[in-house]
Amino acid sequence: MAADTNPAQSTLADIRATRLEKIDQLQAEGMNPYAYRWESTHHAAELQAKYADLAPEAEVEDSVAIAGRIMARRVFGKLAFFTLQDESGTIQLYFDKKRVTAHMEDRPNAFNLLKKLTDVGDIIGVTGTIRRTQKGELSVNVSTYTMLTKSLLPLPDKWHGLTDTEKRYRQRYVDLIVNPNVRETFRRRAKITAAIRRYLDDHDFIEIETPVLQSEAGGAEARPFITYHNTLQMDLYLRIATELHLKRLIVGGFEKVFELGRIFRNEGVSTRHNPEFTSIEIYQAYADYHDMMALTEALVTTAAQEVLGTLKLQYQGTAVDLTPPWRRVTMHDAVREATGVDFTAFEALSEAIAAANAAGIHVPDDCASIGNLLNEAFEQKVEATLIQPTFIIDYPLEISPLTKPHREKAGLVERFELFMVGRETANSFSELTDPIDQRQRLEAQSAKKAAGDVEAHGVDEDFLAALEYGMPPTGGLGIGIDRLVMVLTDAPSIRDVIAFPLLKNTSAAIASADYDAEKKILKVTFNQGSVYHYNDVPPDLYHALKQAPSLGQFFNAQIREQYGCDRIV
RNA sequence: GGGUCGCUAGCUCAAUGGUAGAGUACUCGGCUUUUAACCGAUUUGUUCUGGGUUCGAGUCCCAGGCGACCCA
Repeated sequence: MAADTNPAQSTLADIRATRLEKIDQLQAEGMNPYAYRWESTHHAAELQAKYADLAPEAEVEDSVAIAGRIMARRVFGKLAFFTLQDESGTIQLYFDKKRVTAHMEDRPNAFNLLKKLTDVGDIIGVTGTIRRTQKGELSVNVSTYTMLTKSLLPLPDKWHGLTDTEKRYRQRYVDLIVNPNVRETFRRRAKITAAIRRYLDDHDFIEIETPVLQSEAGGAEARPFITYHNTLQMDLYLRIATELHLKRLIVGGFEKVFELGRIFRNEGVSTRHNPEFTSIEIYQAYADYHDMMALTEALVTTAAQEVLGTLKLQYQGTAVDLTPPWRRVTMHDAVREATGVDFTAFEALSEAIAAANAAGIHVPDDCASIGNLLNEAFEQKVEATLIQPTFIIDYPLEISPLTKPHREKAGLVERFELFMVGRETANSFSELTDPIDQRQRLEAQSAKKAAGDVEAHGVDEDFLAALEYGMPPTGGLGIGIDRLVMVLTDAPSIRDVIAFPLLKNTSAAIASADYDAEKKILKVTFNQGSVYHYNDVPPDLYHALKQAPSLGQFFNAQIREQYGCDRIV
């Protein structure tokens, strides 16, 4: 069907069909709608900077080549203006029919093809010279153009863009095309991690990659993802921390190691949590947690200077000053300041609970110790108030199983956490190096696991063996990269700094359900093609399913969770 | 897990329980200085899904899905 006999079109399917038709026409003209290569001389932002002082209607004969996506078209009879966007920014393309025709000699209808066969969203390359138009817009005065990639799907509204959060996350590529600030966020994220790595490299730290798949999850209290290795026939856990392996490297003789990488925790999703997130853990032999405080200040300020050029920033309307040194407060003092309760004064847990209740602190039913209650009080009454960067130091031993006892304060450990904008952003200790003490603490954890705590883990015997060979005194530091990036990019949600955040699948609709009465197997075929067998489903339930007004809802409510299943296809 | 809000054309959004609309995009026509180009014309729907109430449901009720925010 030729374009001029097409009926009026506007549904998505029609738009796509029209563009497929344009692909045929491009090919008929000998133009490849999916080109192989293009060589540019500049990016848009470079040209904007280089010719910033060019006067309106002035033209220079410098020839340039540039490529990008067509974001807007303003087409006249013998003249056309396109807005071209590349990674760096945008520049206007000025197409004059006479000029294009003169330069593309082998294609006398080049200008008409441009008008007919290009759309907003297409990726093209052009050559030409630089001029500023009468209206003052810096432009490439195009000599030749080349279709590089034909786009089939329409972009969101040119003015309102894409605002639907769900679509922005599910189709981040569209978000990136139309929302330049989103591109900027991820550019900054890359600069932050690069700056951190550069700093560490400059200070003789080396990055060593440790296993993601582990036979025992450890190094933190968190619920792990479990997977299965078929040929080895073993359960494996996705790591919840890099701690225990990096410490093995310290035992092995490396003195400064780190790993910046992905951590997986089988937990909920919120503005501050994604089930996979990025941390950096750093270990330095012969150092303690005071050294780690200095390192934390150095890393965060280096990253901030890199992306912001300043240590004074705004986060969601609140001023934050990263100028070191940052405030250092013990957890006891912080809680005393906020609640008036001095948790160092108690001998018995019952006294502490009474005081906590009187101070309006919610006491959890399973509160096991004064230290736990102190931490509870901190989380409830202090954490959210710590807007400026603050080191909370000297934690209770019972919530810090990998940390060396405090050299002066009984019952406490040498640990700090960094808080900014009301959130935990880093965690650090003088690492526990005593293998006997470490064994006792891990066995206590293991007992909690046996008692049903899904966030506790078994004893990592190999890690203990490593400690028995002897680990030098060591300072360790972990920083939540996503949360740091949030602060430095003014992002309200962790999803704004993760390119492809985890979202729930829209559940697949059921295409059909069959029943094997003899084996009591319900065979369910879903629309996306997968087939599951649900075992031991009673016949009555199948009949009820068949008669239910909604197959899917009955299935979800009565069968999906209640019966075991095998995936067949 | 609980609460609040949202889901309507590709996108951004309207629509007292009474004919599903606008802008933009798309298609066609016009135009040599536009930049949210302009002018004219045509067209665009599983109103998230399934039930229910009703003469009649985008709207009311029930259940479910997905998302956002808050709380635990």
